[in-house]
Amino acid sequence: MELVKEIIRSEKLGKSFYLRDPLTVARDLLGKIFVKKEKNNILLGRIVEVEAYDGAIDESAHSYIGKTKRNAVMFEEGGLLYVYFTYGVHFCANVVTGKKDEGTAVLLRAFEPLNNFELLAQRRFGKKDITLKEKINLTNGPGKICQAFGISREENGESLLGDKIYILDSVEVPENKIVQTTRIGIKKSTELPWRFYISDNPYVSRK
DNA sequence: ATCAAGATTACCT
DNA sequence: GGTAATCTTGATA
Repeated sequence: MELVKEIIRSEKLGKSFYLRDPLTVARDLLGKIFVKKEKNNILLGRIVEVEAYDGAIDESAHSYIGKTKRNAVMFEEGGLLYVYFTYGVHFCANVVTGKKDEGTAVLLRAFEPLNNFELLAQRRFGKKDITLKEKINLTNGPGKICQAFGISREENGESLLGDKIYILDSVEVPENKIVQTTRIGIKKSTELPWRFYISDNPYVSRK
């Protein structure tokens, strides 16, 4: 696993990365490596699709209604993971951005998985051996990411500057490979072009 | 106490 | 393309 060894040598993104506005953080998160350390495994995923949310002007952001028990983590200073439960079925993970009380975050929508494929497959489909089609289906959506990477309630509020979950720097994605469009699955503020993805990546949920 | 809606997914025609 | 699944939250009474 030369690739994995090389990746692990990269530097962890520091606090200043997350303190910026959500649009900038969203775009810059593309290509970075999401890391989740577990007891016996270290799971790696390249971030290939994200969406920015900003409670100040964005009616679809959870933080738009103000601070509540559910969205409180979104109002913390940038650099935390905000995890919420939705549709009675799925968890979704966000990176909190900006200063305290801004209520801004970036939804992680799709990863390209880089290792531990059998573990991811077990969690998603209950089996180790999967078809090529199922492989693409491992992490090509926000709920799928959380199921495959084992992210749920307990990870809500987790610091990305700690040892358990963090994001590694990586080579910059060239501007001509980045697509910016409107967001998916929302009913309000649908005109805002706050979704970003890597154009040629097969794990992008929808193009 | 009740209720509607939800930053989704899987499965159906 | 349509829709059921499934449950938590926030709003209203």
